[in-house]
Amino acid sequence: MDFLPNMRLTTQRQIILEELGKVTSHPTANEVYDMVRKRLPRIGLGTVYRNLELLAENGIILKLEVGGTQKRFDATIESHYHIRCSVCGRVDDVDIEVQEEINETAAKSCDYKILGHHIEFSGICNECSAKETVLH
Amino acid sequence: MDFLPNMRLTTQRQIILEELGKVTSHPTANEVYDMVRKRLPRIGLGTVYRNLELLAENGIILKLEVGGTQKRFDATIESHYHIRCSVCGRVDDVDIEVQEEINETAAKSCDYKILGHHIEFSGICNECSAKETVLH
DNA sequence: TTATGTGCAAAACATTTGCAGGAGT
DNA sequence: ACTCCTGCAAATGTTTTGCACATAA
Repeated sequence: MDFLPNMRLTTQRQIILEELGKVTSHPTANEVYDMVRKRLPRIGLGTVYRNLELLAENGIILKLEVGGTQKRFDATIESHYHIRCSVCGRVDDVDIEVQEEINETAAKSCDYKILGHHIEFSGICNECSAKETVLH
Repeated sequence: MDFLPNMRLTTQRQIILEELGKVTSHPTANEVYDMVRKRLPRIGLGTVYRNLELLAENGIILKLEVGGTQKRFDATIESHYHIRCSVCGRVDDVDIEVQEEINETAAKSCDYKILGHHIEFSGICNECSAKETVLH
């Protein structure tokens, strides 16, 4: 665990990182808070937000700006795509090849200096499909 | 302007739609509120939110779930991609060909019933690039 | 020792909602 | 008339922040 300068290795920071690493879901700040609180009952929600933000800024974790009302966090920083269930809001990875070339295509079509891209698929997850089938 | 059943053509709804159609930016609910308020000073912010939501549900406008803290709205409903400036947050269209085929590619890699996808590029817009150049 | 981090609570935002009165059809 | 819609204000949900104390380096 090599942290960057100006980032101390505190118990809170360490446990947030450990808990985030344990799950393959893409938890919201509040879900991380719930996970961490089982081990550190007195941790504050503000501390969780501050640390997730700081870890994301330093490229140690990924902050997902996907649809829905809450941001989500991911211990995997390698570039990959996501899918969000339109019914329950859960987010999963989509392991298809990253389309590096579309950055250049986009560069020709707009006046921005392109930094990157993200693809967000939308769909209905297995559980929600099953529930719908039962109901109708 | 053909509205769907159960949607009355109110002055508020009409003007929201007109103002949204005038701009090529992708305004937030609050920006729409400011635009509309010049013509309807007594309109409530809640009415703007309710109407944008309703118009989006009926496929008359597009609700953009892009990064950042606020949702944005777009009078153009044809499928297209967006780019967001990492510095100022503005959102512009990216007119490249829509990649229909990646939906099938994604379908093979995950257990969802795929409904669609959206690509969000990130970059630095012209104005912000210019400002950075001046500053350094 | 000292800058950085923490817990707590309040503040700041964005968005939604309840309700009584108003307006479209 | 009979719904649906509006303005207003209050409520909700998420994230940020101020501050006094604690702690890693």
